[in-house]
Amino acid sequence: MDRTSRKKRANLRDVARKAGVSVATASRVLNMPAAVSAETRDRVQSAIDDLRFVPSAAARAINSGRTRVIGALVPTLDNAIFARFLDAIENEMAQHALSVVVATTDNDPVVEVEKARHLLDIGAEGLIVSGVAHSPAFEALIQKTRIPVIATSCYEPGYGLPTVGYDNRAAAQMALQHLFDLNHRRIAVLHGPAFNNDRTRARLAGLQELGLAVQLDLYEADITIEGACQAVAKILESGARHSAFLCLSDVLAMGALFELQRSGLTVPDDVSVMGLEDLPSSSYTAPALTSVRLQVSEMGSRAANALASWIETSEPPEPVLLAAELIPRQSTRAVERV
Amino acid sequence: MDRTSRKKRANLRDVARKAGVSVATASRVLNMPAAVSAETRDRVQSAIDDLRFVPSAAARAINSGRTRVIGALVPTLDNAIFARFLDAIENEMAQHALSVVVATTDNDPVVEVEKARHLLDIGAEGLIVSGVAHSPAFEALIQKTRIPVIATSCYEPGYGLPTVGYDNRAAAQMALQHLFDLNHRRIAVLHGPAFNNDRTRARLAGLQELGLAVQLDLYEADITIEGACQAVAKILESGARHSAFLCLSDVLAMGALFELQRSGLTVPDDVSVMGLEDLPSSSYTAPALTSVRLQVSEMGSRAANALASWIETSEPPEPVLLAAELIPRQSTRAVERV
DNA sequence: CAGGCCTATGTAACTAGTTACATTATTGCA
DNA sequence: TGCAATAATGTAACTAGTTACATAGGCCTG
Repeated sequence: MDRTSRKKRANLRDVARKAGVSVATASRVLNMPAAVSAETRDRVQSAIDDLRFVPSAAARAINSGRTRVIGALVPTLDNAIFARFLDAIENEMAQHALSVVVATTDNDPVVEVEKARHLLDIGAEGLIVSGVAHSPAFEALIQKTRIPVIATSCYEPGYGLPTVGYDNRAAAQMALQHLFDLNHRRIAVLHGPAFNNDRTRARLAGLQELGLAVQLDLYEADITIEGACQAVAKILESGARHSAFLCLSDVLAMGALFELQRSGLTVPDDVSVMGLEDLPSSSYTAPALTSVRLQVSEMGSRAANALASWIETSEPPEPVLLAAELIPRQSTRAVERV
Repeated sequence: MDRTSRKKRANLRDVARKAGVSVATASRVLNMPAAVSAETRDRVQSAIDDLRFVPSAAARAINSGRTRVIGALVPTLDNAIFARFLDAIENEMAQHALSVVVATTDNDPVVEVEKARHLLDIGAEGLIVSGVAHSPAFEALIQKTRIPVIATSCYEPGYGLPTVGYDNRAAAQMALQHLFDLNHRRIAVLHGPAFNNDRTRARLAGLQELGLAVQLDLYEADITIEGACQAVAKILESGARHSAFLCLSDVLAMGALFELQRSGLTVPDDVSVMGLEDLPSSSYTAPALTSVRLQVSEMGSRAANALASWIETSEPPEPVLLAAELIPRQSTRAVERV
């Protein structure tokens, strides 16, 4: 049993020995090749190739004190919005030579702490999380470790962590105002689980705070097309009649669109459907979905940028407010004033 | 400037000094607390708390030789199929106490090698990739480093890497056969970019190999709802008429559904639409989408499992073939035999 | 009361790199 | 020709943990 087969992986000392140089010289070939003579460099390089040497990131990390890894805690990936968000984060972080470890929390604060703890264990230099409602254990963890954390999907300048996101209240109000302006006075509000989700709660609060003379019937559904379909089916079954469905997420709106059409209703002639988020696919549904655009990819890049800069400079970044914009399309229309 | 503020982070030696014990004892408190007396343990624990000590994962990795990190190279996250796939991988890997670093390749083999190299640099113990078509540089990289790599989304027992996936040829054939059985003889085949994508090519090859007496018109589109809408709009504009659209991805089918409906056609009365993949939302579209079910989440867990076992046992796992199943729904119907 | 054994702890050598400093050899210029 | 500057390389001490082995003390038993 020779040494190559006994050891899993060659290290710098093996390389140095094989090349007949010191570890320092071998290290220089990797990090400052100009400081090594061409002849020696070639010899070391051959040894590296022969031994299939790949430097250990752990050993490097131990020296630099940096892992160049950040963690992204998202509720789920099974929703286009978070997938796009993560996609943007990954792309932006690659620019900063940082790797992204994903962890899904399923909107469970207990899972969130566990995964956060794990991310810190593996040396994450910073975290990106959703929302500002977290378990005390989570708050304690980031307090204790002083790790940079960016809270996303909302804008709360007063919050302990820098936020990168939009004003959920205002976005929801923008949507409701649009339906109000179209004379809708009895509206079914389809929203995701409000428990453990401050973004949803903020959107709902925004609707109430607007104080319009409208009847709002709230219905909770899983934020999936399936969830929306089931909820809408139940609403229709119950006999409750609304001139419009305000869905606090585009995924819900898409499901609503499907279910309403399946039940024989025409959108927007019989009922208007309004989304919130504006996914790229929303402009292509039949009919195209009226929505309020939230800049999710932008949010991902900005959050990634903010976190990267916090890590580099040790200065917490300023909160970022992303604009929401009404995108009127064909799924909403005015009804006769009563 | 006292030492606490000078040093970013306390290490085990700081803890040991503060607690008045040796590093070994401090280390034991972390790893085998039973071996330390209650009194000493408390003293060390206090020091840990006071100094906000968090053990360095890098230092641990250097000792164990394990980073417990694996890399997932996916073409994109901006598609429900890969997001679900990654979700399953992340969940399964968490069971094995492994972290998942995501990297998106955008279907670009050059980006793929770069990201793969980066994943190896950061110490990934294994990779999960899509498909079996990779750049020579990528092949060389995994050859050279001998890192465990699982290829997914296809089943190729003869391939150099273990594959976990389905038979793309057969799946496509199953879809085509269904349309053939419904007497469709002129079919528009909507597929994603075939360049650099062996899964798409396998599906297309499968259609040809079936050798049915059907006219197949191939159209390439971006695998997004938008891409499908644009492609279908162009097809309709061109005047070409088909009794069915065979979409080699459910996302494309959904887009086709939207665009056909927007153009005034009724599915399935005027034209049948068939998908391939069967996303959860596909059973909720209006009309519900006929598709061939590929077990994407299952594929994620199986691939994760296979990789984890390869890493644990050093034995490459056997390839896994996942069954594809025809799911007939309302978007397809028979036409009169010509 | 000594020998054996267990418990609790310390010493120091590992893991795989980086890097400050020292040393040696070579070249350049006066 | 001699001295200084520069280039190339080596030595060894770091980074932050783990762990084999050594040791000290206490307790029990013959």
